[in-house]
Amino acid sequence: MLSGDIPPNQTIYIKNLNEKIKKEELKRSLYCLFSQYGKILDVVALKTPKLRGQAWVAFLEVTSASNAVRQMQNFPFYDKPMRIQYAKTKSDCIADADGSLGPKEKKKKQDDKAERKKRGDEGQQSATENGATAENGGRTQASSRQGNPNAHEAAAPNSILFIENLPHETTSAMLELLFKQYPGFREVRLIEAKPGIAFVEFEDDIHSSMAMTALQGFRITPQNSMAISFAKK
DNA sequence: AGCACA
Repeated sequence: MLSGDIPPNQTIYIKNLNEKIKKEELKRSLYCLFSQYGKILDVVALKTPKLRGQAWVAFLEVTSASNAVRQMQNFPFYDKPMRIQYAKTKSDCIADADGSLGPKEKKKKQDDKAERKKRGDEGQQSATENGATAENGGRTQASSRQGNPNAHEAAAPNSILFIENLPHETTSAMLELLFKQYPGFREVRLIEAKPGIAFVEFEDDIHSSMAMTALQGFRITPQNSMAISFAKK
């Protein structure tokens, strides 16, 4: 609702991106940044005059997109606040993943004037696509499982990460070794009174997000896989 | 500001 009048979509549309960032880096960073909200099927970014500064991130789940739209709204990314909405149409990768249209119909986009006469007067094919999307029922299936055993709401981004399920023998040197390989690393803080948890601080939320994604579930021992979330503010 | 699938 607040995101314009665009109905929920499993793909988000991001604008006001820093246009100086190279396409490949931009896509990788977006992938890292947004995969905390769920599985990503595709990231699309083009540098054409019409499309620079914008990107699409297609999620497997609509709820991932919803969390991303809310939580990452105005997130400072390469020094510019991201403006996020739901995409207006379904991504190709989603259309042929859930088979809502044949994998062949995507070739022609511009030059489908020939197709026009075949369709006759019907200019409503996007309404059909929206109908298929709308049968997900808006946002009714809130917290099922999306590969993440933590069923709680996505926490707001924070430069400080909260690490759980560490073996009690963990030292800060061990954790530092693990986390300092990611850019923006600042420091590790163990809680002496509470073995098994730690805080790891990064330069900002972008870098902490990327480290979180990279090390999420990392098996520090065979029986301890790290659970990483943003620290509460 | 700008909604594509290089």
